[in-house]
Amino acid sequence: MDYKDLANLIFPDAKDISYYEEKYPKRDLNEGAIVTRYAPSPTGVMHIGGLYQSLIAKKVAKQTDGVFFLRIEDTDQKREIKNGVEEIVNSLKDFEMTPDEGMISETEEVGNYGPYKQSFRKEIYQSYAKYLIAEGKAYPCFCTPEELDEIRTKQEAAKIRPGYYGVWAKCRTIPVEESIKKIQAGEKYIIRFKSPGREDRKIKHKDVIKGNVDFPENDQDIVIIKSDGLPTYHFAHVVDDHLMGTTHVIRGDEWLSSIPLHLQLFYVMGFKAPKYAHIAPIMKNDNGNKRKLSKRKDPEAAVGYYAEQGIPAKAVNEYLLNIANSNFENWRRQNKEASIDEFELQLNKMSVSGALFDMIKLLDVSKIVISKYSAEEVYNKSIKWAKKYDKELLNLLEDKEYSLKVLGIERGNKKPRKDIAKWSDVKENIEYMYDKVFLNKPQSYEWQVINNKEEIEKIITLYMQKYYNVNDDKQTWFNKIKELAGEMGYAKEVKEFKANPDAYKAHVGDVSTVLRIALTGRANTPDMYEIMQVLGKDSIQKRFEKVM
RNA sequence: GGCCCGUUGGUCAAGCGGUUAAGACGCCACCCUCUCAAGGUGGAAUCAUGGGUUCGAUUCCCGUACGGGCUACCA
Repeated sequence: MDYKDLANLIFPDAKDISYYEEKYPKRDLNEGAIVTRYAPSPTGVMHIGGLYQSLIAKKVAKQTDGVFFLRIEDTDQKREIKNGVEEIVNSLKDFEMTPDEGMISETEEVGNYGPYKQSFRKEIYQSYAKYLIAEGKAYPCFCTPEELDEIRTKQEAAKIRPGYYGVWAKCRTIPVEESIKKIQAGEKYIIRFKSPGREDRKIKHKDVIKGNVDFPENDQDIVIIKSDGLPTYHFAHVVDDHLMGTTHVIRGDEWLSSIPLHLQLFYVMGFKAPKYAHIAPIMKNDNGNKRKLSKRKDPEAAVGYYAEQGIPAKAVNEYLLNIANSNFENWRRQNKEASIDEFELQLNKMSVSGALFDMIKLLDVSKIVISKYSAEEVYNKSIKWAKKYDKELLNLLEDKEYSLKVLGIERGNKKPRKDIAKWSDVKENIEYMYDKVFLNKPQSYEWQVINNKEEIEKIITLYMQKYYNVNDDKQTWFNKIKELAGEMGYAKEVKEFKANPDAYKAHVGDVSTVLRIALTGRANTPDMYEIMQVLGKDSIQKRFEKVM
């Protein structure tokens, strides 16, 4: 009786690993092409950190004509949620991070290296586990959870390193014959890796992001196949990334300390280890303490939050890229119209420690992104957002032709307006331009420098009778306001007024502010000439009448 | 507790033995033939801390403090 008999007893039907090695050949890619993956567990809503990882992984792959795939790590069925895969797939799609291979819906997938859902790869893992057992590099462990607890308690009491290793690894030394008997007698067991490591030896490793790191060798006989027959993360990672040809494992830095284990696993299995890039998490300032963005406590941790707020996916991507490589900002300034695909992301330029999430900065990025959209794009995206989140806005935008004019104010020129940071800002920004809203609501005009009722009426009346003409161009229009100001005893130039304030009642700016407030109910608006062009004579008249 | 990793303005950060220690967001001021949003100019604000090494440390080494991660039949 030897290891082979044991392996056959445990996994009688498992195929030889050569079957899979042939089924999943080396990828035919150019030299230097990078293969990356995003490998989440379907345990909840998609997290901004996951988006961040995907963005980086996809970018790095695309830059080298490589492959980016999505693998679902559903080996912990207790934590799984319904439609977990759908959530991930849709979120990636929303942010234009659709993978080249992998799951494309709850049940469908594309690509030649699947299945891309780990629960469907059970027999693959078992084949490799069988291979390890046959080689004497893995073994069945009959310890119960209670026994394991007991071991841990003893270790803690003795203040020694906890875990299943050395003399504590009781089942490691059970003779094959005895293991076979126990199994035949129906004893429950799981499969453990027989670690060849020694804790008193160090390994050196170079992480693409973190740089050189030293660790003690792994000496833990970790579980590779659980009692439900599914693999643990560590084993699945090694088998899958080997078979799927991953060249660069890009993942959260909570995995950094698993490096000794993973490298050892690759080595013992005879696989070439991938390069690793451990990404620092996105943090949040919580009363002076830095902590990871948390799905439970922080709404902005869920990617759905950005959709709700109406922050364009493109803006989120650019912000994330900013965190990833700070030189992105400079690049963006020099390449204002370029697609982010043209930016070359460098993993080794990524920060080693986690950045605090900065909503203010995100919104700044977002308003620049939105300022580059055409009126048509703003209209379409606003409508799409409004359909889901704001019926009032949807109603406002009903008249497309008019709305395009409104949204087109100071847009499309060299210095486009930057006052919309998210679609939820749109309503507040344009509401007053619609007669159905403006004329039907009582307005609380907050007059500024000129606030005498008779004076205001005089300005408006005189302007309408003597000066206003729809056909004026901008220069003529403004010259007339100056004349109006002059006629009524106001300075025609602001500078003039500042130089000699006692000679005038106020200045042309104050006069135009009266008109602005009368027309819009606001002291601050975009260019008044453009506003009046969009409103048209009829609306202007009605608005002035409303004031009177 | 043990093992790792980290610490440059309020935030993101460049820097890689000698610098006036970039830039961006935010903030403040001023400018910009009508107010805002912008744009322009300028400003306040940073190398956690103590020891070394060195002619010279933000940069290299050690300690301390603080922060983060791991320490599961979870990923």
